[in-house]
Amino acid sequence: MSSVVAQVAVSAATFHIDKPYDYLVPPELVNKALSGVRVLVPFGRGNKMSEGVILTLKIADDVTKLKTVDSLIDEKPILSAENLKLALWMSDRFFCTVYDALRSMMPAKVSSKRKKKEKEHKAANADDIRLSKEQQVVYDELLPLLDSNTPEAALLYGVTGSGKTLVYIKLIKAALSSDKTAIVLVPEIALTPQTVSIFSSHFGDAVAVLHSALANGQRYDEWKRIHDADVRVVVGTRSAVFAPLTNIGLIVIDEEQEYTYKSGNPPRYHAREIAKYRITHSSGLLLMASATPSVDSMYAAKTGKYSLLNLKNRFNERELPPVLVVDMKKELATGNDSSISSVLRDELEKNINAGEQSILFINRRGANPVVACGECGFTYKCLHCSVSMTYHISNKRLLCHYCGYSIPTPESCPECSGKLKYIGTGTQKVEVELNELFPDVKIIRMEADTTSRVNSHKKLLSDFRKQKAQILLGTQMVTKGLDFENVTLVGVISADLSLYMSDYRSNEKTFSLITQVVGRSGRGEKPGRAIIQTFTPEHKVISLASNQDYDGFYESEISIRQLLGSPPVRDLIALTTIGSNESKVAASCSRLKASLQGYFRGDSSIKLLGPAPTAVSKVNNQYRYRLLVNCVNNKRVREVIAHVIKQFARDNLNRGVTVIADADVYD
DNA sequence: AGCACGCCGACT
DNA sequence: GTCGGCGTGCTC
Repeated sequence: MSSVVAQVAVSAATFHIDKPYDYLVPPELVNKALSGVRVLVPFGRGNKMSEGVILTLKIADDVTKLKTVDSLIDEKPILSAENLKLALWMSDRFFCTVYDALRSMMPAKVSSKRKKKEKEHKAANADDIRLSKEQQVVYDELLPLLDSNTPEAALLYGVTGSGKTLVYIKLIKAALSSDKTAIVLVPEIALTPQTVSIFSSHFGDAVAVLHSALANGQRYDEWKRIHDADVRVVVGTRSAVFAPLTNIGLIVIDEEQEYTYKSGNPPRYHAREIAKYRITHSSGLLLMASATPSVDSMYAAKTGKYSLLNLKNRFNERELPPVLVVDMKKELATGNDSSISSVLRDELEKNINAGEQSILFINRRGANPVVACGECGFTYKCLHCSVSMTYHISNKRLLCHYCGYSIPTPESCPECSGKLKYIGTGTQKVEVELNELFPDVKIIRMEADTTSRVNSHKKLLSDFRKQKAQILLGTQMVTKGLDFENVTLVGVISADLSLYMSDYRSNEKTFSLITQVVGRSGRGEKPGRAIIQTFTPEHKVISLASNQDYDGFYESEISIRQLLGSPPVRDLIALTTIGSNESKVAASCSRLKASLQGYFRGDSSIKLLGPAPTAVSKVNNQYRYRLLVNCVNNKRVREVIAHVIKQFARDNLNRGVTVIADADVYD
């Protein structure tokens, strides 16, 4: 007696036991239990219901040992054969379960049932796009790549304000006219709604927008429109790379160097890798674009893997703002120990008097990152994390930026009753200093905790646009894509913060951060300028960034990476052990290393670095130790690593310790 | 990971 | 006797 059996990717399965599990399909479900349909199945000793996805179906004779599919979640398959294939590839490439990979391709569960708001259908502009000569040259080079029948990848290196977006739009139009579809990935939508409105204005309701701030219902509706082929262009953040479009002709990755394209939780993929996979399977064009391309992408372009195109001129021939580097050691020597140099103070004053606006950037929220006793040296550390607590002025509390633990600020040192010192500078301290310098000037401060709700930072930005404040002060979020005509001065309070991290990408991060901040200045009619404050003005990255010398930066950086064998020259796969018992976590990490050494013995091309505690070794009472595998990331290496971490999970000595493998860590 | 089974010590 | 602590092995 033969029966229908479904092979299911089960959500409750962890990486080391992940495989297709066989379930009997009851006769009444046989018609609808198709591959790509989500199911509920009993799993484990307790037969707890777990979600799963049917991968394949088969006929089997002996089904006596099998459990039975409980129920179907979907009426129709929500995942295509291509999705399933991609998920299998991802599980191999990114050390995740097949279900983890599939989850990133699924719509949210609920439909919003909201009445579809009729968008005013702006007829796709027949007044057509007029490209500059330079843009036209780039477009003419890209068009054949778009039309070719082989997959292509290109890097568009275009300075800030060179009009990359116009080139995308024209390419999308070309793709649509040959019956293909397009995806545009952007790093962050909430802060740059103008990006989306540009695409909507050109493509009307043929555009779907996907990003993390969407409510489940809205997300589902957008997913459905894409799935049903009601839209042919998708604009969205990282996970939009999975948008269920068919016949993709073009994927654009805007600001391709942004770290938001790398997922920090399973599946730990980089959107660029998924884009490459999809483009390869649909023979389209992958276009990555940036004013400061990632070293990874520029290396690929220089070694012939990507076509390289340049946009060197800013729109309207406007020049990049001049950059002045201020040596804070000298400021200190003249008796100024505040976070605002005399140069920056004078320039701010000029701007205030001229009715022009300024943006100040400091990569640290709160007031002071360290509170210490001036007498015995005691510092406040988080109870649960290995970091010092930051003083926040608004509620006069010390806050851990990793786990959120907070305590009221004590009057004096708990150890010796000595006087407490507030050390270091965050946004709130800068705000206080600005208020002292310019008591009548309105300042807007933007950072993660004052702007937790999307609408509140929208409101702050619109206030700034309406010139209700003269100075916008903030963290990372004031550096990305903001476009205010009246801003003629930007200041980087401390360029040093991101430079001295134990991360091979810290130079790259610093360079692109400074370049982006500088790019916020002088976007309107009036010329702009930028001021970078640093204690190490002689640092090569600082001087390259202040000269806006990307080519110089790339050459210097790639030679360092060559020397150290860092990516993109070679690959780095991070294996992190995590658990609540530090010595067990450390011992497990060492065992992991020993095990890998066994498999890689005789292969001198693979180097194992560590184990060492991670930069922040304890977060939420969980300790982390890391082992780095410096290698060429190929199938064999990944197979060995997957095998070793599966074996690791089965070993009782490692109980209470989990291991995470990440093929391209960003922290 | 999450869960049940089972083997041992402590208690009504 | 039997309740519950955690060590152990399995997941269609």
